[in-house]
Amino acid sequence: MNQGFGNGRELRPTTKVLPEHARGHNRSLVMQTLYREGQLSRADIARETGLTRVTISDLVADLIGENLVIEIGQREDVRPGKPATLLDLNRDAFQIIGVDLSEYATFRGAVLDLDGKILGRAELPLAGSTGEDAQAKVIALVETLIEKATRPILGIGVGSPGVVDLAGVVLTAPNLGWTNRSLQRDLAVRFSIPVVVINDANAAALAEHSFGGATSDMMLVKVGHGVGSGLLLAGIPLFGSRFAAGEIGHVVVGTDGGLTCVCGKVGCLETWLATPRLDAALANASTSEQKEQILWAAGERLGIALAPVVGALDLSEIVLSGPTQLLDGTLARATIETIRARTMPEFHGNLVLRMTTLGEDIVLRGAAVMVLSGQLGVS
Amino acid sequence: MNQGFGNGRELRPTTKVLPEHARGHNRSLVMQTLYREGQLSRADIARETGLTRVTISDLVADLIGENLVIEIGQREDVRPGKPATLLDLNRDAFQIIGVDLSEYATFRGAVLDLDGKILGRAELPLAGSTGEDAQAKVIALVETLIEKATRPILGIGVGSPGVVDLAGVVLTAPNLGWTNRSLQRDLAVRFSIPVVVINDANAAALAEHSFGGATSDMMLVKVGHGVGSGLLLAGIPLFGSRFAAGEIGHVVVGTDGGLTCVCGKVGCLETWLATPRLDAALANASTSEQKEQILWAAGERLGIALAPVVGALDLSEIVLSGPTQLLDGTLARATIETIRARTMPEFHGNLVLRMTTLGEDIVLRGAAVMVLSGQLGVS
DNA sequence: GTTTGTTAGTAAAGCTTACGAACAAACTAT
DNA sequence: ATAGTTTGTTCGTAAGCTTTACTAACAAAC
Repeated sequence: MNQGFGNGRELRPTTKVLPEHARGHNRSLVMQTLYREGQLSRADIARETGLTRVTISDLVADLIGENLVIEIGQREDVRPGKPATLLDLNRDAFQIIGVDLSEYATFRGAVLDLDGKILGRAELPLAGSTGEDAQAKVIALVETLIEKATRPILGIGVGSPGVVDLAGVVLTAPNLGWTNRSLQRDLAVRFSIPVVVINDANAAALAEHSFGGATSDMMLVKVGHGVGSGLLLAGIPLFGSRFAAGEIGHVVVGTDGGLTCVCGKVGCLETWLATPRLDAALANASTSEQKEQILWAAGERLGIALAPVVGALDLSEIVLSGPTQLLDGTLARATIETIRARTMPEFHGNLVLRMTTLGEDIVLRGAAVMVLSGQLGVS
Repeated sequence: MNQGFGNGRELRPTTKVLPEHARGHNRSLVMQTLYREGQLSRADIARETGLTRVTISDLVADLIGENLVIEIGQREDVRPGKPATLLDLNRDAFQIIGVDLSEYATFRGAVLDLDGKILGRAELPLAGSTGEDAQAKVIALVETLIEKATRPILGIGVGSPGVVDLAGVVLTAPNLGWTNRSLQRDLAVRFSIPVVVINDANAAALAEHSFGGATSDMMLVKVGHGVGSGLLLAGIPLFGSRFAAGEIGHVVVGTDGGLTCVCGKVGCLETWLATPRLDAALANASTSEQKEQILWAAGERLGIALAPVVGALDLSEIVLSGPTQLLDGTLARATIETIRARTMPEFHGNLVLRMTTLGEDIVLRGAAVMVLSGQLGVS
């Protein structure tokens, strides 16, 4: 008699569920299955999902009617029985626009296909714009991208720095001078296309999960002009009580002082790790030994800050995103060694720490994942 | 076209959903509504849930048939229209057995009603038992409790120390000498009643949420012979990648050394905070000023460990459970002040830190919540 | 070439679930 | 008395999935 959907971990039913919702869920389940496994027959999908062949045929008929799924011929194997008609998502029928607002001086965007592959790019220098001006640049960038698209657009995904609520309102984004800016709604009105706006680090975490092979209990640490993070717990992005989950840049780390931060506190994680600080420190170092020490210290600080988080959340993976020449190497090594030294090996001995495999496109692609999951229930 | 149930935050549909599952969900929704708001008419429930009166009548008929809901007479107000027939959960029809295995020397249990009120108690000294012997004592305790029950038993909930998986297998519980012990299954077989086994700190977090008025993004820190914690994020308990979420006792805290822990590391949270250590330190202190210093230092360490967690998770509340005379006062004050000093006031300025209001029964009652939620979808 | 058995996909019928329309019962207000 | 309001039920309908039974299309064995 266990109730609730999803993974059964949610304790309280919150809203009614009608048969049509169940239908939508099963519909997404079909697309999800096709998205992940590629070419399958109706019978394959039935076996995979547990639904009957009849129901799958019915759902697939709907999806074919909407041009979301196509038949791609018969399976060519030697086997008794009627040959299977292979299906796939109509991966070439729609395109997605992804936008990354998290870089310090540039807005970047891309046109992606349903597999998250980047088909075209555009960027726009921010040139110090803030407030309404900055939003106008987002709109201009999207317009450029829409022109580059060669298929109908499934939706627009935007990864924004700062604190973003579930409705895509940017509550605060200091660098852009935004407060309570309803970017998602504004863009949706402007372009009449579904829009999703999400925090940049959360987008990155989703991208790493969907495209980078990350596990379901993962933290993505994004190092740049500031330091932020995105969390995926049991496969679900964490937003936090005030949508500020992942904001670890201004957590004080260690009990031995440090530099004064722009926020006024002493020894914030950013004072050790943010790229301007790190670059400055490295520029002042004369020997390569000193440079190594600086990188080690930075990684150690990150490890000190993350150890309690790893312990509390039982993470299985930490992924770093940011300048490879700074992060990948001594710094990453110091981080994982510090975490190992400060947590229980029984639980966290096989914690993995690695660089992202998605490079600079991580936020773009995460924004695309949000569109996919929002519009198709697929990711 | 957004898919998925629950809060819409899960991204991937994982299993099929049939109409009967939707029915079960709505059924739980009705019970949930009655559980929280008490006496309501069918029409009230319909308004509350968004389902129609017809559907509610149908669901309620089922629930009355199962003796889970009863009619308790007509509403006595002066109003136009046909008088409403009030309903309520049949709170007196079933009882729950809750068991707390987390105390160092004693297994405690209770018979509870559906509101979580304790109707009777029993306990059994552990007397150093481990392994199979310890499990035999759990069974003996449950037998005693079943005899005390005066109504059919809805289920048995057990809060166990250690690492417990989703199937109620105690993967490791050092104090009890348990590894991979399938306690939930064993008890279910022995008593032929639904059983739920869950980690003690997770149970405590659930209890605090259901009965203690805690918010939905909360950490419960349980201080006793060891130090553990339970996390509720967006109202969902966090289990972690290896079911070890919340295990913060052996996270090293600070960068200035400390005492050596039984685990071999130096400066684990437990070396500052576990009650044996604290009591010993306090016994060695001569002046009350020294004692205050010790308590302050302990609280400060807890704050140092929690600050990154608060930042990463954007928690709104931290609840302490354990010996009031140690925790409530200087220690708690030091903790919250330390967290405040080490995180961003914009986000965490209104973080609340408080003692539990549920006292020593917190685990028992949390175990009961698991039974309620598992059997009725209510909590 | 025929028979046997398997697999894919469809069609029809039936069950469950929720809904809307309509209504009776029971009450208040005028 | 009459009109209006609210509750809860009955009846018929639409949606969604299942079961059952079918056709189509093939391989293997004779």
